[in-house]
Amino acid sequence: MESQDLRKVGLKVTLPRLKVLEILETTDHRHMSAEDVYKALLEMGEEIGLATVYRVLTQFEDAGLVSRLSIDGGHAVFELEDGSHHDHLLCVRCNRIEEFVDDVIEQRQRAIAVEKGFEMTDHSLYIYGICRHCQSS
Amino acid sequence: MESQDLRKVGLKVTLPRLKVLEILETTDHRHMSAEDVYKALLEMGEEIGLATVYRVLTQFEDAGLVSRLSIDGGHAVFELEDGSHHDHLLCVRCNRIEEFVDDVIEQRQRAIAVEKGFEMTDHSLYIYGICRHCQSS
DNA sequence: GGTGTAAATGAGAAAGGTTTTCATTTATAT
DNA sequence: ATATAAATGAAAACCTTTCTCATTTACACC
Ligand SMILES: [Mn+2]
Ligand SMILES: [Mn+2]
Ligand SMILES: [Zn+2]
Ligand SMILES: [Zn+2]
Repeated sequence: MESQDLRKVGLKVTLPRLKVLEILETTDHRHMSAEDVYKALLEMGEEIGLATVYRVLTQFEDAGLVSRLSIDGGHAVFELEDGSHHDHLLCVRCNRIEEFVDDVIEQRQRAIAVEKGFEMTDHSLYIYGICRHCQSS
Repeated sequence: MESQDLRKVGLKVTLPRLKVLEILETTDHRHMSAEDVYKALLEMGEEIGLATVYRVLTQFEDAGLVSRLSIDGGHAVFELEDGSHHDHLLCVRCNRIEEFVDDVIEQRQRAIAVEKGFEMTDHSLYIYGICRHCQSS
């Protein structure tokens, strides 16, 4: 019952919010742009404005339900937050996104912040390349 | 004599190009947005259009004279290319930018790409935090 | 030093993703 | 059922960056 998820984070239960959540939970593209979500809603027969999709995604982000990737010079993509931090590999040919976790990198980042006198609040790491699938074509 | 630098990379020697180069070489803000460069030119008395600044910076980037950072969801910043790769720490309070090099991270990134079957072409890493200066205030 | 031609420039329009505005509709507390 | 604060849709605005196109300029050649 997602209604409770929404109430828990102080958001009223509305159709746009439920539907956006549903899209994110049932898609097989874990990483979606606002436009992707908007189109998926249309295909589902829900006429929800793009501005609302942006608003809802941003609220979900603030609420910690969703996280946002800001990809190099383009549009943002969103994914359901699963509580576990990870970083991303992006295929520059087909835009495929893969995920990884590397504790060595995570630890080095913290060490660098300390060295430089920074109180680290966040980091972003993207590895760009050509995916296996695109190499053979 | 910067004229030679320009000719060397196949660019005609023009006033906008010389002046943009001069700004980048003499500023004490190593990392500047196109707007920053534009304003610096104005203060210098040079009326060079913003579109030209963007064009010139992009050409310099293509020529390898300058590199571009694409910071999280905002405007790009440029810096003179010095031949050595480095990554960045960004202060979320004052926007200060510091640089670092970490061979362990560089190597782990390559290893991850291999593991995932990616032919790595590039990567981007930003550590966000509160700088020393901003912590005490 | 002139001349021709391709390249560069400036001004403004356009692009593309995202946010804001504001009138209308809706959720929810009472 | 009612009141009220919040949410929505549609369109306009925003912001950075790129493009268009008329005009100017750099530079190869005579
Ligand atoms: Mn992810
Ligand atoms: Mn730098
Ligand atoms: Zn691919
Ligand atoms: Zn700071």
